Amino acid sequence: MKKGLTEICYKFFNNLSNPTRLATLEKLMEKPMSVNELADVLGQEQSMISHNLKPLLKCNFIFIKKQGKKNVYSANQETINALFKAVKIHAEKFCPTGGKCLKEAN
Amino acid sequence: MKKGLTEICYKFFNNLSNPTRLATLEKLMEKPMSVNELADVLGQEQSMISHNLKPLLKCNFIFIKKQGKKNVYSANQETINALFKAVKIHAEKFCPTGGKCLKEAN
DNA sequence: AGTATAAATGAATATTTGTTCATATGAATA
DNA sequence: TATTCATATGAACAAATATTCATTTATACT
Repeated sequence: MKKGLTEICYKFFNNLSNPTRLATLEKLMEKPMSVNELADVLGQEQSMISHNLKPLLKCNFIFIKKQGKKNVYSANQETINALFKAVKIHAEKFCPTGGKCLKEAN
Repeated sequence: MKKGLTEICYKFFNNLSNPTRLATLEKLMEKPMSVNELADVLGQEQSMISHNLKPLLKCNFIFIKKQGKKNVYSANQETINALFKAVKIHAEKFCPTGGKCLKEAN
């Protein structure tokens, strides 16, 4: 791994290391949505969603398409699928039965 | 994606969202090392390395093998390779020329 | 047993990150 | 162009996380 990749990895994982952003991605994997739709469906404030969409957009985890006064966001299916798949495989192989990754307090 | 996976994803990415831990993983991908070797090679304090190895170990991103008074840590090649590969592919496709993921301050 | 080496732990502090609220921008339509 | 809807922004505060330093535990070796 080169210096550049380390740095990319950090920004990458850092970006995904947030419950709101993950929940947002999850929803956008289902279908494209506007900011207010996301806020509604996630039960969060509009400004919070907006703040969190920004970094996702910046790293192209999501895309934006302006439709009238709405901004419709959609997920980068390719990347997000690959990631979730990698996590799932790890969880299955290395965290059997909810394993120590999740059980017991830190 | 189910509730469980969201939670796993969060712990997963959160764990990787740290420069020290990423640098540690990078080194361990090359070869297994003890805590002090890592501290040396990364130019960090022993206690800091130790603190950061803990969460990596907990999620099985690394493994431990006691050898005399040394604790030798090794990387979970399978998981880490899959991850780095996913990041690399994303970077190549979606962050051309260091793209907006890395350029300009946040 | 005593000493040296290796690593882990805990608590204090420093730093980063998230969250909220108020406000600004921008785009459509009357 | 005034109004409304949709979103973005900024700044203040709150919470989570990282880092350091001092200390403890554990293991081997004399």
